[in-house]
Amino acid sequence: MLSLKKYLTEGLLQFTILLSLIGVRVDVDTYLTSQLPPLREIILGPSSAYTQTQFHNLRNTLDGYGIHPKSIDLDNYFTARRLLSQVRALDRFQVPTTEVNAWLVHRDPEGSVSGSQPNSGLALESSSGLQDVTGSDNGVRESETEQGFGEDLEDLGAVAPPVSGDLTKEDIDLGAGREVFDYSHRQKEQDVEKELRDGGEQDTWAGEGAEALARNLLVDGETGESFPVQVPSGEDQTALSLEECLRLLEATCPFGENAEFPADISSITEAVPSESEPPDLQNNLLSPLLTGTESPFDLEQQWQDLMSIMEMQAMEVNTSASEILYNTPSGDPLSTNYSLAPSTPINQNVSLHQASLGGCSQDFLLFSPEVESLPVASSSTLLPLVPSNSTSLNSTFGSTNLTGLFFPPQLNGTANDTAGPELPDPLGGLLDEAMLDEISLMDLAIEEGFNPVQASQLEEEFDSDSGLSLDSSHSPSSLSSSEGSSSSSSSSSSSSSSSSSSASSSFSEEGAVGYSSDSETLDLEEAEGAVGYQPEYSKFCRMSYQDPAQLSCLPYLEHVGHNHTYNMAPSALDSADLPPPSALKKGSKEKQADFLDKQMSRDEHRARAMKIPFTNDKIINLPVEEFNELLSKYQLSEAQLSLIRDIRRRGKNKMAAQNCRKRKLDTILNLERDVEDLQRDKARLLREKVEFLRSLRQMKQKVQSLYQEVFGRLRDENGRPYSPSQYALQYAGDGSVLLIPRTMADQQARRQERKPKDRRK
DNA sequence: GGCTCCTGTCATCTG
DNA sequence: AGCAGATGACAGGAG
Repeated sequence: MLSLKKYLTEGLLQFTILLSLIGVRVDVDTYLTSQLPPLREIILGPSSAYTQTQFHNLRNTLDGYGIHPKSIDLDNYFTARRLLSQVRALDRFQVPTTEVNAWLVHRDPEGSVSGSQPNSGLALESSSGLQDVTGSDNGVRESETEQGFGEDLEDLGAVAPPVSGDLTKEDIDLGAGREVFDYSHRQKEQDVEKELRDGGEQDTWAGEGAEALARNLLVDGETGESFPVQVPSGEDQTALSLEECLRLLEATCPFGENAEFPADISSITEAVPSESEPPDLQNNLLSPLLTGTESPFDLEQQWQDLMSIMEMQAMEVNTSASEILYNTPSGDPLSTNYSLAPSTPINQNVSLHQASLGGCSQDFLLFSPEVESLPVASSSTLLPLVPSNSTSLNSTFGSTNLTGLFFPPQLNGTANDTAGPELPDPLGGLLDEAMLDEISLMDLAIEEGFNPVQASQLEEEFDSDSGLSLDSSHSPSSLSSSEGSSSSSSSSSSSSSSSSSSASSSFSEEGAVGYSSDSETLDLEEAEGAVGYQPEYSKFCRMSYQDPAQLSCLPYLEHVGHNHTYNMAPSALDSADLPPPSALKKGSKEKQADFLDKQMSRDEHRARAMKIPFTNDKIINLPVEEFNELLSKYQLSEAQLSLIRDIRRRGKNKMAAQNCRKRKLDTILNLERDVEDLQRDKARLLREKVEFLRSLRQMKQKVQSLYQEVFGRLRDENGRPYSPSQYALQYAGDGSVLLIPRTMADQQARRQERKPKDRRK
C-alpha cells in the first residue's frame, strides 16, 4: 500500500514536473479531484476525512481555482499546489540551507497572504521533526524543499540575520547551504529557471499564495495564514504524500487553522479567533509570552513572579541552578529536543519573527518590508515574544536580560560544545550575584547591629537604667540592681566565665554586705540625702542587717571582717554597749562590747574618742544645710569639726565607691549579657540566612522550570524547538521577551557584566 | 607567705 | 569657689 502510494505520488510529481518544464500548464487540481475514489484513497489515506482541513483557507484561492470548502479533496489541492510550487520553484535560486527558515510573517497591504504561521509545533513531535531536519541537511533540502527559498526571502523583504557560524555573507543572505554554490548545479537550474519564467509569468499561480506554496506553505483560504509544510527527509522527497502532508500540517500548526499573522497591528487580536483554536493549546503557547490579551494567563503571572524575584537581586551564589537545568530528566521533551541541538545547526535565517506568537502587536512592525530590510542583527534575529503594550510585564521585566539571566556566560558561547544535550542553566550568574548581595546584606546587618525588635529591647533595657550618673545609663545597670543583683549573678554564672560568675556571686554577697551601711539604721531612711542605690538593695540589706545583731546571726557574714557599723548611730552603739544590767553578766557584757568595738569603724572610734555629740550617720547623710545647722547647734572645737568633716567626706566617698563598684560590676554584667544577645542574634541571623538560601533555591528552581516551559514551547517556522545552546530568551528593556541568538545574548551579558564593574570603579 | 578578693580611703576630676 | 558625686589608685583585711 505504501509503495503504491509512493509510486503514485512520485509519478504524479514527476509527470507534473515534466509538463511544467515544457511549459504546459498542469492542472493538477482537477486531476486530483477527478481521481477515482480508490486512487484518492490510496493517496490520501483513509484518514483524510479526519485530518485537519483548511476550509477557511480555500477561499483564498488566488488563482481562481475554486474548490468548494467542503471538498474532501483539499488535501489533493494542497498537495498539487505544493508540488506545482516546487516545480515553479525550479526557476528560483536553489538555496538549500541547513534549516528551513524565514517563513515570513509579512503581509501585503492588499491583504493577500504572504505571512506564514509560526510553527509552534507540539513539543513532543518536534523532536522527531528536528531529527528529520537534521537528516535533511545532507543534501535533501537543496533538491526540493528549499528551492527558491532564498530568493523568495528577498522578494518578501526578508533579510537573513548575521550568522555566527561558518556561513559566508552570501550564505547568510541567501540562507543557502554549501551545495548551492556548486556552479554547474546552479547553472542548470538557472537554465530551467529561464524556461519556466517565460512560460510562467502569466501563471495564475503567481500570487503570493502560490509563492507561499512554493515554499511549502499551505495557505489558509479564509484567514490567509500560511503553513509551512515540513518536508521530511528521506529518499522519496520528491513526492510527499498528502497524508504525510496533512499529518505534518497538523504537527506544525499548533495554533490551529485560524492562526495568522496579519501585518496590521489592529487586527492582531482579531487574527486569532478563539473559536476555532484549541484554546488550551493557544493559551499554553501564548500565555507565557503575551500579556494584555484577553485571557489572563497563569504563566504570565508566573513570569511576573519570576521577574519580581529577579529584580530583587539579593541573593547568593547557588550552584544548583545549572545542575537542575543540565540534569533535566531524560524523559523531558525539552531535554530531548535540546539534545539534538548541538548537532542541529539552525540557520540564522530562522524566521524568528514567525516565532513571534500571535497577539504581538507592535512587534510585528519588525516584519514590515522596511524593517525587514534593516540590518538583521538588530531586527530580524530578534523574537519579540511579548507585546509591547503589555504593561504588566513591562513593569516587572524591566531591562533584565533574560539571556544573561538564565544562561551563564560560559554556557552562552560554548554550550554547543560542552553542554551537549543538556539545557544550560538559565539562571546562572544573576542569582549567584544576587545571593552574594544577600549575604553581604546579612553580614552587614550582623555587623551594623540588631534587628529592630532586638534594638528596641536593648533600648528599653538601657532606658530602664536608674538615674545614676554612670555612663551606663545606656546599660541596664539598675535592672539587675534590685532583683538582678542575685538573678543576674545566677544567670550570668550559667553562661559566662568562671571569673564572671565569681564576680557575680561576690557581688550579690558583697552587695548585701557592702551596702548594709546604707540600710543598717533607720536614721538612714530619715536622711534626705539617701544614696542612689540604697532603695534598691535595701530590700534584702534591711531585712538582714537592720539590726546589727543579726549580722552575727548570718554565718556567711560572720567571718566578714569589714566594718558595717560605720554609720551606726551612737545611740544604737550605746544601747549595744549598755545592755540591760539586770540581764547581762559581766562577761557577756565584755564580749558584747568587744564585738561592737569590732563592728565600729575607725571613724566611729575616732568620733567616740573625740566625743562627737551626734552619730556618724547623721554626719554623713544629712544634707548640707541640715548638717551645717547641726554643727551650729553645738559648740565644737576645730579638731572635732575637722573630724566631722573628714567623717562626712569619707563616709560619702565610701558609699560612692560602693556605688561605683556596683555600677562597674553591673556594667560588666550587662556587657556579658549583650555579648550573649549578640551571639543569639548571630545564630538567629544565620538560621534565617539558611532559610533564605533555601527559599531562594526553590525560587530559582521555579524560575528554571518556567524558563524551560516557555523556551520549550517556542517553535520555529518548522515547528521545531529552538536549541537552547543557540538561542536564549532575553528580557528586553521595553518589557518584551526576545528570543535571540546566543551569541548576541553573550555579548549583551558581557556588556551588562562590565557595567557594574565600571560603576564600582 | 603569697595571692585574690573585698573594702575603705585618698586624690582627682566633673558637673 | 565650694560641694557632691564619680572614679582610679592604693592599702588593709580576710580567706
